[in-house]
Amino acid sequence: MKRVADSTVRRLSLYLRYLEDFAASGSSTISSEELASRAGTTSAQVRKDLSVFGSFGKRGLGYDVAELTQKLREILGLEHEWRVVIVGAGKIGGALALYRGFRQRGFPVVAVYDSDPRKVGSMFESFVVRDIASLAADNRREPADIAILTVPAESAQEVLDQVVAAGVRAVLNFAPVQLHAPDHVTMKTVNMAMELEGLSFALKSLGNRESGSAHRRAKTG
Amino acid sequence: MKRVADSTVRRLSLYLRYLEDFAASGSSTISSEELASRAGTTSAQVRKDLSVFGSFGKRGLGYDVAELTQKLREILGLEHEWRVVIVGAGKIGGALALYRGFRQRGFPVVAVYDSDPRKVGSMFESFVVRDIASLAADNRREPADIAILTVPAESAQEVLDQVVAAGVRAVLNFAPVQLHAPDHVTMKTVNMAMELEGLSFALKSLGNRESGSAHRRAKTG
DNA sequence: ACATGTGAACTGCTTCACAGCG
DNA sequence: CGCTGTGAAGCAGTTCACATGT
Repeated sequence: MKRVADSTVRRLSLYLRYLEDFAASGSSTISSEELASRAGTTSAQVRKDLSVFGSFGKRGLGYDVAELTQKLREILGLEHEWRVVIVGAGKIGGALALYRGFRQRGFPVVAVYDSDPRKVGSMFESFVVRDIASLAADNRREPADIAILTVPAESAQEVLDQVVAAGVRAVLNFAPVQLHAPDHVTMKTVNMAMELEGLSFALKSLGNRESGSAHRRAKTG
Repeated sequence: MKRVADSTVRRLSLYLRYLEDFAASGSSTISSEELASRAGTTSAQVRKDLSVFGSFGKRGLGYDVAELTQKLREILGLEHEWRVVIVGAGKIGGALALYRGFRQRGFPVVAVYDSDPRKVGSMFESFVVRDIASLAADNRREPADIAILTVPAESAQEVLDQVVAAGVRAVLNFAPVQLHAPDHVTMKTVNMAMELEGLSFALKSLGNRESGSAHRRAKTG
C-alpha cells in the first residue's frame, strides 16, 4: 500500500475520538464538514484523509457514525489491545503507569522496567519494577508491543538499544533527545522541552507586550 | 519578520541541546554536517534553518559553538526564564510539577491550580493547590507566561477559556482533544493517545509478523 | 438538491548544487 | 581547499473546484 502521511494518521486518530463522542450524543450520521470543525481542519481534508483508505460515505448524506468509527478502528489497528511496557521508573514513568486512559483506549500497561538496581524489585503501585536486562527473556513469554521510554536523556539511546534487542518494534520516547533506531522499529518522540521552547519562541516573537513583562526587565519592580 | 516554520523552530531547539553537549566536550567549532548527524537531519537543512535568522558560520570552518549556542538562545527567547503554571493537580500534572528538567531549562513551575474544590488548598509536594478561579487575580500580581494543561478532556476547553481570560498567552495542552484558542494565544498539544494510535497504525501496517502476534490471534496460547 | 470523492492547482518545506568567501 | 549560504528544483501535503452518485 502507498505510504500514508504521518499527519493523516494523526488526524484519523482525532476523528475517531470525535466520532466516539458523537455516537454517545445519539446522532447516527455526520458530514465531513461537521467532523472537520470538531477536529480543527477542513471538510476537504477530512475527505482526502478518508479517501486514502476507501469510500466510506454516502453522497448527499455524509458518513454513518457507527460504520466510520468501526472503519477507523480497523485502519488504526485498534481492534485488539497492544501491550505496553514502561521503561524508567521515575516521576513521569510513574504517572504514565498509573494513568487509566491508556488501558481505556486499548493500551494496557503490563510491566515497568528500570536499569537502576536500587529500584528493581521495589513496588510501583501495582507493579514490581523489573530489571531492564530481563526484558528480552520476559518478551519471549509475553511479548510487549510498545515500549514507553521515560529514562534520562543520557541513558536513552542505550536503553533504546536494549529495548530493540529485546524485540520491541514500537517506541514512544519521552527523553528530550533524538534517538536512532533501525528501520523496522517505529519511534515517536514527545519532547516537552522542545514544545516549551517553541512556546518561548512564539512569546518572544510576539514582543511579549503584556504588562507582566515589566517585572522581568526591571527586577527593581 | 517572515513567518518561521514550526519544524524549523523544533529543530533549532534540538540543535541547541546538542551544542550544549558539545560545548561540555570541549570542541570550540562544529560543522553543519556534524550538527545534522546528531539531530537526525541533513547539513543543508541545518544551514537553511540558521539562514532564516542570519549568517552565523565561517566559510571553510563551521560554527563557533559558544557563539551559535548564544545566538540560538536569543532566537528561541531563552535569555530569561518563563514562569510556568500547571493547571490540573492529577497524576500527570503532579509528575510535571516535580520534574526538575523544566526549571533547569529555564521554565520554573511557580504554581499549581485545579478546579476541584477537594483538591484546592491541599499540598502537592512543595505547592499548595490553588483555585483556578484565582488565576486571573494571581496573574495580575505575578504573571504566568505559560500554562500547562493537565486536566481531563471533558473540562479542557472550559479550563483553557479561563486560562486565556486570565491573560496567559502560551499553553501546552496534555488533554487529548483539539482545543480552540484566540489567535493571540499560542498552543501546543501533546496527545499521547494520538501517538500511541500512530504506533498502532505502524505495527498493524507492518503486518505484525513477529512471534508474539500469535498469542493475540489465538487466545488458546 | 446535497455532500462525497478526487484530479488539478497551489503552497510550503526539503533537497540539490554551486557560487562565494574565509 | 572546505564549508557556508542560498537560489532553483523537487516533492509532499493541503486546498480548490467540480463531476459524480444518491
